[in-house]
Amino acid sequence: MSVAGELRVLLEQAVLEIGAVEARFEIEEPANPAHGDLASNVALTLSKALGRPPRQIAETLAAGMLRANPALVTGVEVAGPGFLNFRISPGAYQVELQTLLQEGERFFRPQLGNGERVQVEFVSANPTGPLHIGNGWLGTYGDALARLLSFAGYQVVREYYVNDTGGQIRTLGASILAASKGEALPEEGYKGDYVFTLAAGYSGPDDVVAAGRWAVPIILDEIRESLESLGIGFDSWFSQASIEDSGAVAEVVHRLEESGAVYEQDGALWFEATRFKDSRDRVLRKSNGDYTYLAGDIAYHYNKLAIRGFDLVVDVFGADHHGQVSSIKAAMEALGIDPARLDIRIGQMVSLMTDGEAVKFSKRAGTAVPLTWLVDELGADATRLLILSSSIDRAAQVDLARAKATSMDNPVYYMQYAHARIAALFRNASERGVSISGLEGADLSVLVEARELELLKQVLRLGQVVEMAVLERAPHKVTAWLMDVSAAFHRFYHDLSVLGAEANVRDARLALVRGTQIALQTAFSVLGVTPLEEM
RNA sequence: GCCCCUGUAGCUCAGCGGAUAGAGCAGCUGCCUUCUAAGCAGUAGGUCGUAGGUUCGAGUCCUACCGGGGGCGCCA
Repeated sequence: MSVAGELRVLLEQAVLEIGAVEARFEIEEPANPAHGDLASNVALTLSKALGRPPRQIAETLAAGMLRANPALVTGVEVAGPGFLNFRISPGAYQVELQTLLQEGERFFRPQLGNGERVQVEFVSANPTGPLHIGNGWLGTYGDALARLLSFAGYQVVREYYVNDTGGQIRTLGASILAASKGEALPEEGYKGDYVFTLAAGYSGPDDVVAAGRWAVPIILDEIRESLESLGIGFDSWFSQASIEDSGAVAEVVHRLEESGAVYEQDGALWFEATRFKDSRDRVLRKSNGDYTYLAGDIAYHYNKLAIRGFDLVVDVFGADHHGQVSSIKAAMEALGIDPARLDIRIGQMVSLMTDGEAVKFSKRAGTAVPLTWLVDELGADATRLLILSSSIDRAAQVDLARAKATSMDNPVYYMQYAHARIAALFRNASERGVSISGLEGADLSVLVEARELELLKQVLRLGQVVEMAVLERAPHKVTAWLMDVSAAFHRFYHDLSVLGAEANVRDARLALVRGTQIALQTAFSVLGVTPLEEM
């Protein structure tokens, strides 16, 4: 059990002893070291129920806590409005390090998934042109999220929904045909250079659908390649055409009809989505007999949740697809599927600055900055860490010139440098004939320096950070931890010699460094970043 | 007009309802005969958009307003 977990048990007992039945409280690591190793607000939350001032409750609790477990708690003080600040015995942290060294990466694994089957759908960009930076942004997010879920014990399937049918494919075909005949491209057509490249290779019939369908696999190959260059891979590429051809759309519409949530008007078939908290009703089948995109999307989600039966489906959409959310959720509810099983994450748009001027993404105008450009400039790992340092809720602003110019000063290298220094330490240890096997047996009780304990506590936090990152679907929290732990490591490395220390201290420090290495590698791994052995 | 996201240091961004709001970059000052100075230490820089409210306690929650982004098709 973690140090905070043990403390919680003690506190709960202490609370019972003073006659409070149920207490909800937090145990946290104070930002200010003067406030101890761990702190709790328990007295503040109990104040109202007990009708006593918080500081008085805190005093009573503190007295009990000191006697409870001297091996864990070495000091308690009441501070501020009634906080309990605890001094924790270094031994408690040393024991945890021992466990970490024995268990390895598993030490940090949150038991959340329990083998539940989760599908993460992301990117799913229309196969009508090369990916742009926005796709890479949410693609990296989705990929990291999939890795996190998998690490946390979920059985994860990553899927790309291929929109290989409908109007955009016709538009693509029309653009290719026009280009191949040397005609002006359609007003609403695709206009990038790739259209002309495709046109030069097209020798099929003079038919927009044929030309569009011909181009899809070619473009998909390119998409797959640029995703792979960023370390993003999929288990499944699910074709929209396949679901239409299978009759699944008609079937799911029929199910909605049976549920009574459907009506006809103006020759079209409508889904009464307002009954399920959507802002307006939605057309399922147009008056010309074609199904709408929404009908297909409902069938697709029905396929995921009911046919394939994933326990949980996570969709990663861009903000421009936000409008779909309430409709799909409404449809799932109408079909008797618990909407909580569908977790839709909306990533805000990424805007791009060049020379201080905003560049607008538009695939159709052919002005989009290709994803491959960014990856070529920065490299996959730096690109991923750049993306994974901020929340997707915020519309990120990337200055292309700056991202490139500061690449050598990038925070990325701060984290990588910590890992590289550790690798160098172990290389040097071997060269000097210092054994680095059996570190888990080292006597860790000599780890008492402030720098050592600071680093150790930071390392041990990873499990809780990963858990929060999974629950909040927020991989960037892991990146923030990487910055923190790297800082703690650099300070430790700067102030204390590892290989130059007395043998027993040296071995204990090597054990700490090994623990740090495992933690760093675990974090890099869930982010899909390759740690550097040297720089 | 309605819905979603957002406003924190010069810039890019962190910040589970807690104590003195942080990091990187940019600025200034120190530190390499010592395991990698892509590092460390110090310094400077803030009305957390504005105004109310809830709370023992609000950057964090609620309401209104202001600014920025996105969405409101028988397109996909």
